[in-house]
Amino acid sequence: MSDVAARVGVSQALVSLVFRNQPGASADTRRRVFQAAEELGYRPDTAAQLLRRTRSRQLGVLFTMRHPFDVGVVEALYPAARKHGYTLVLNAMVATRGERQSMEELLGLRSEAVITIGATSSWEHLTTGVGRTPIVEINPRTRAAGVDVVRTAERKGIRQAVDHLVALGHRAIAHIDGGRMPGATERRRGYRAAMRRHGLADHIRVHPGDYTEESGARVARALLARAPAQLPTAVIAGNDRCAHGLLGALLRAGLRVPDDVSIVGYDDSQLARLSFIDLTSVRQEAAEAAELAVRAAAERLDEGRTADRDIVLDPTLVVRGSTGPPRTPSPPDGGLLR
Amino acid sequence: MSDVAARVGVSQALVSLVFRNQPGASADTRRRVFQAAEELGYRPDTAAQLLRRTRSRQLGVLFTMRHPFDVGVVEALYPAARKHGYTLVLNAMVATRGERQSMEELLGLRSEAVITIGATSSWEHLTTGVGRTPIVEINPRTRAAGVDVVRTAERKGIRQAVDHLVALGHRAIAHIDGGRMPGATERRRGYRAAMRRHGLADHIRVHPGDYTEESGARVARALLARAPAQLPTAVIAGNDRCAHGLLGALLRAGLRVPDDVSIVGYDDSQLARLSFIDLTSVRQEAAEAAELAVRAAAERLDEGRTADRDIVLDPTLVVRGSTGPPRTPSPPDGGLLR
DNA sequence: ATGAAAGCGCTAACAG
DNA sequence: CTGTTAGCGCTTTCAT
Repeated sequence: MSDVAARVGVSQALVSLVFRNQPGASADTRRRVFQAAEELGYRPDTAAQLLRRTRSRQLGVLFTMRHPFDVGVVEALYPAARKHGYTLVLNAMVATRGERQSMEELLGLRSEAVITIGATSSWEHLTTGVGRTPIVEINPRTRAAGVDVVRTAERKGIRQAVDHLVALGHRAIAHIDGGRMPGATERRRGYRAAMRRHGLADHIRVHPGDYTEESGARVARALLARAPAQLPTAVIAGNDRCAHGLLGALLRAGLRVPDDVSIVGYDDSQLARLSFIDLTSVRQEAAEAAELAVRAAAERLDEGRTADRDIVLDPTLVVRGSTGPPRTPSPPDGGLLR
Repeated sequence: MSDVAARVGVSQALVSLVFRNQPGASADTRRRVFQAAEELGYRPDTAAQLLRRTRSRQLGVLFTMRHPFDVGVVEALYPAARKHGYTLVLNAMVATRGERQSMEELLGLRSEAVITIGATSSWEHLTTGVGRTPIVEINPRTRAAGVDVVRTAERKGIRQAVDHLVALGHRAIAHIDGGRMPGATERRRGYRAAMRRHGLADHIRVHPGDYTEESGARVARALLARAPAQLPTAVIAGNDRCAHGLLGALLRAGLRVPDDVSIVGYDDSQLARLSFIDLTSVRQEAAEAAELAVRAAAERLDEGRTADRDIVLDPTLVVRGSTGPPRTPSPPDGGLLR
């Protein structure tokens, strides 16, 4: 940068102003600075900026690349951060490193706040007391104090799925849960509650799963081993990947979807939208979650908020081709009167 | 850090030594430094280290999260970098930002070299002349001068697929290509060459695609519109995602795989391994590619290599359940003699 | 084995 | 509008 200043014949400070788009430099100087920078191939040094600036205006992001929803969030985070005047530092959680270490790296790089996506750990010591690093968790596996949370109203999402299936005439509606994965407990509870609400408590069936395709396929095989009359007429999977496995295994076995079994997923991922999968699914807006997470961080950093926020997003059911009326519809509630 | 030094009653320089595991501090001092750091909650400041160190020992990584292979590479890059004494800085390529800008950010953070995964751009100006930033491209879309490339022997991979299918008795083997995506041209050529080698030039059929599920599904629908006798008995898709789309659409239409059509994918991604997909696929080792890319960077940075390297990995065919003999096997080459 | 001092490339606060 | 000055937190070099 001093090279640029020398070339133009001005002070370093002025060049700095120009590069930060701050007022206080004449149009002509700006032009000449940019030109000199171009000629010299100058590029601002982030490390030095980071060191000297009072604020880094950097947000750390801790993410995994294994879940489709997460990918969407990361992508949406870039524009959201820019909008609030922040920059992103990514760090992947991979099995060989641990969330702890990833977090350390982000903090070492002066992240003013950290946004985690579907993380497991709790970060008490980071958030304790004043001046500690704010954490915003998107769809965390567990709830924690001292952090902001952005999550979906899982129960509401599942309820919509159940309502939709019941309206189609289904009664034997099963659920494959997500074990200890983010949101799974809520989804399971939502399923149970919604079933009871429709007077279908006797039809409640929860199959253990873990959000993977294989867990869906496993349940499919278990169901296929039963007598056809014992099959549920609809299944709500814990997420789209699980629904995908269920669907794939059922189709392979010669069943028709939705004729024999209706299937609902969760996430409305790209998978659900594929023409040959065409899955009815509960949609969580990745872009919205990203925007709200950045805003939550910005509130703490720029507006001095200190109270925890629990931000709950409303999901919506996207109806596609994997759900339809059951082949032998259960009589509607008034059926006995006929 | 000066706080730690003060607390222990030594100089800052000594604390620095301790944290870098450099020799020159007594065991007792080390212990006390670590303890004081712990008590004060001290964490080294990466920005300052970056600024002051002669070498950053950081490798930039430019990646996308949309292709399964890429995800595997990123994960494998962490241990590979550590092994060579480097640290990673990630930057996602997302539609809203452009590869250029991502690259700028990585360089601003003092990346000594940049590893790109499946990128489109060419980076001449970065690599021109001495002292410029080395670039290592993994599976680049286009070849460029001045950069190291790590790629798979695509033609060899496709050839193995064709050989496998021919050995099973297939003759009408079609290919769905990947348009302008990384490796697609080579795969297409490999298909043509292998078909000719088996005297099946007349059976060459290339369907345009783009590595997405939908392109596979589209081809499936086009094929289904034909008379059954006109169907190829086997299809080699450009990658696993495309194969997945093809498979899904064919199954939905009531065809059996591999009885009616055999399918081969490319990448051996997680998708291919799913029990209900069970796709024969050409495997590229993500871990190996990651390791070789880091090594290529290290060679330039630590050993002063200046000549370009073109590193070609041998793929292997993983045979699974999506390929089998054709229903009405073509007569083997000697068939006319019967 | 330890300390003193210089400075990485930049920004902030102030002065002109 | 422009220049001067003083560090940010660390590593490096040289001295002790």
